[in-house]
Amino acid sequence: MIETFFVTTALPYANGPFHIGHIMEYIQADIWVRFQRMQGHRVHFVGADDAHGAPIMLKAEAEGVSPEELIARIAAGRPRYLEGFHIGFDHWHSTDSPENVALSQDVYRRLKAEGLIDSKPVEQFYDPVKGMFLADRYIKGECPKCHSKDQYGDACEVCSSVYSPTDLIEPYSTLTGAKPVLRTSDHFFFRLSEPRCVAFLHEWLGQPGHVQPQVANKAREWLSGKGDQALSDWDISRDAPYFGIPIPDAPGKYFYVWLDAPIGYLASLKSYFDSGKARANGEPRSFEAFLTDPDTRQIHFIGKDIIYFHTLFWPAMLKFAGPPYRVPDNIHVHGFITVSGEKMSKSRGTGISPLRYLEIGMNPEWLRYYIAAKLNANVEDLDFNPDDFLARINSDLIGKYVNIASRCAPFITRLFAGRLSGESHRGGRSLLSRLQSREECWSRVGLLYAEREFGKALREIGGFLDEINRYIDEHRPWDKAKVATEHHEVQQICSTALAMFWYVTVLLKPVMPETAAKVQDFLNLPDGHMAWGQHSFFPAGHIIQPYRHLMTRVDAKQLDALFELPATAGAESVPREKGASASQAAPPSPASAVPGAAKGPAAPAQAPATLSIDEFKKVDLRVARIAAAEQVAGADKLLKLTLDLGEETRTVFAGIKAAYDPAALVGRLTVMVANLAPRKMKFGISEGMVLAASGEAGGPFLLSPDSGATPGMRIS
RNA sequence: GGAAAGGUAGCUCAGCCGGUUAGAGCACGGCACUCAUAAUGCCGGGGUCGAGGGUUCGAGUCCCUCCCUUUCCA
Repeated sequence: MIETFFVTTALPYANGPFHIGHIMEYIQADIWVRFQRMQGHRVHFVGADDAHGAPIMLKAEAEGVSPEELIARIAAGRPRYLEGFHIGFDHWHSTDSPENVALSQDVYRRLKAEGLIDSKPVEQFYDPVKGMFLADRYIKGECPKCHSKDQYGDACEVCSSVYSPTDLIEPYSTLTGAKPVLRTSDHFFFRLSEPRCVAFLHEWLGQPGHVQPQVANKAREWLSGKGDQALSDWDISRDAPYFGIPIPDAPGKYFYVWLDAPIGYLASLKSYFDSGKARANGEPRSFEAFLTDPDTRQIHFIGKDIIYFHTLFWPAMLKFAGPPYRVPDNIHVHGFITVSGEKMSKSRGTGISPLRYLEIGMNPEWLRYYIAAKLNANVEDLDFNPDDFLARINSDLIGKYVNIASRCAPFITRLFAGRLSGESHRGGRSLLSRLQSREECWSRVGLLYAEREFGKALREIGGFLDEINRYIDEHRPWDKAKVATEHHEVQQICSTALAMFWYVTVLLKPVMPETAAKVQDFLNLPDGHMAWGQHSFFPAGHIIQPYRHLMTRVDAKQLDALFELPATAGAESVPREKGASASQAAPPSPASAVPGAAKGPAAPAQAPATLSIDEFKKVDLRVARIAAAEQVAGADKLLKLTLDLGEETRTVFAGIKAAYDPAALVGRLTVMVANLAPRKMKFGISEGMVLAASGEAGGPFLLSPDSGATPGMRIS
């Protein structure tokens, strides 16, 4: 039976480029989608940028651009990653779109009509200078428990106590430094704790298959909380100024970004339908008809950090908004990706930059395979370990998989001009028939893929690879090739092994689509011959292409490059990086991370020693646009600069306060060292340094590129 | 503090409802082979299954206590 799926991945926040965690989720979903398509199912796979909210509004403001410009720039960077890692979304959209406005307002109106929207006054801190209410993260002050300074409004990083921002001693706004004042405003609430909602969610979570058991347990715990853990209603409104969707009939009120973000799944789907892409993809029905069909299955892949939103709010909203909205059929939750055992940190960078991975020419299908090999259906973290990566790719993919073709094809080319035997080899028939068998191969591996047990699926496939290699060893075609009378058997052996290679390639196709396409070319197979459940043998006289290597092995140097020269992210959490910085002559002090470093304590008067071009190349110099510049309270020499590198922005503390007025710097281009290890300073983390000249005649004088240069350009 | 998940060979992990000498892959050592980007095959060393107690004819597997790691508490 052919099924119809609507599949999404979590919407990435549009304030920065993808990190490795996004890519992991997309790879997981993409493999699953490709697999389902190979089963003949119809899948509509969409994503979108999550574009609203205060952080984007403020970031755009700091850069002197409109939020729309900011999110457009981020959106423009998306395809490079998606194409680069062979992620086959059918459509990519944005929550800042007419479809999302219409759908969000419609859902809201329906919930309101159901009596599930409340309004009540809420007292919150307000920044009188900025003229806006402040979320906890924009308020800092002294911890009421341990009296550490500069702690955020929700919890203390030093003593990890939890409190509300009003408990802070000497609170201040991180936006303006102003002392916030308490102010009351009416907020709208989605009545999640309403008995109908709670009853529905209990029922939904109780039905097996909607979510993994661990996730259902967690959700039930939230649902059944008592006392101060009790389930409360959800504040879905924010006051202007806010970059978001206006709430109908409520001037100055906007939907909280988390309200319209998941609706963005539907907005993307609607845009996909309205644009005609769905039709082109074999779906003739309307958006509404598609969604309301009981046979449609709506599936969301998400990370464990957003379980709350997707197992409580989201199904409840959809349920009570009513048709055509449908309650999700599955929420598939995955864990985080760690790098060498350490978790990613946004402030310190992401450990591995996906863009850099592509830039240095690493094969995206290595990463797809590696991630797949370590994924299961549980909510467990997955570790990217460089040594493990190298070993797995080189031994599994090159040594075992690709090697099968590599060791058989030359005989076929040399002895038979590329012509395969139409007859399988006797000695290989039992293995061949197992690989052709539904029970012993295709449905077994298929079930594992369907259950998202990719690691197990690949282990199963790996077992076949071992057997194929063993088969070749046992029949020694290289010996038989020396005896003319045995050539016929050599042809049969190699043809049989290549047929096995073909089937295994189909098994691996969801994980490595590009490699599968290369194999298809190499084996000269017409379209339709890379389908799931493949079991035909080559027709007599079938000719294959001469073997060209299908995949190269990983070079340890590539992994070094991936970690040592983070082009778009600091990676100080990685051991290799630690080694590198330890070898630097002088650890960067705050003073050396800013122009005027030559004045540092150990600076020699004479010119520094010569260095090789390779050494120089280690310095990643980039053109940067100063998006924002501000005074740093309490710093004598420093200005806080926000630097635009095209795809991302960095915060750098520069010792140029004496020579420059912040306002005059905004908008100008300069030069920065982009791969300087991030440095924690008294006032925050500095993620690089800007270059300036200074000497006896004064300074510092900031460098500027000639006109024509744009942010992010590499300087060499 | 409360809760959850986890702690099995150097590394990554598998071990379903308790059952014979605890498994796989990689790494390591030896041998074979030389078709293959030194790839492949065979053999082997290596684990008191976090610690301690208990239930049982029998526990990595169940129960209790403790230790450690990670995460969640909107």
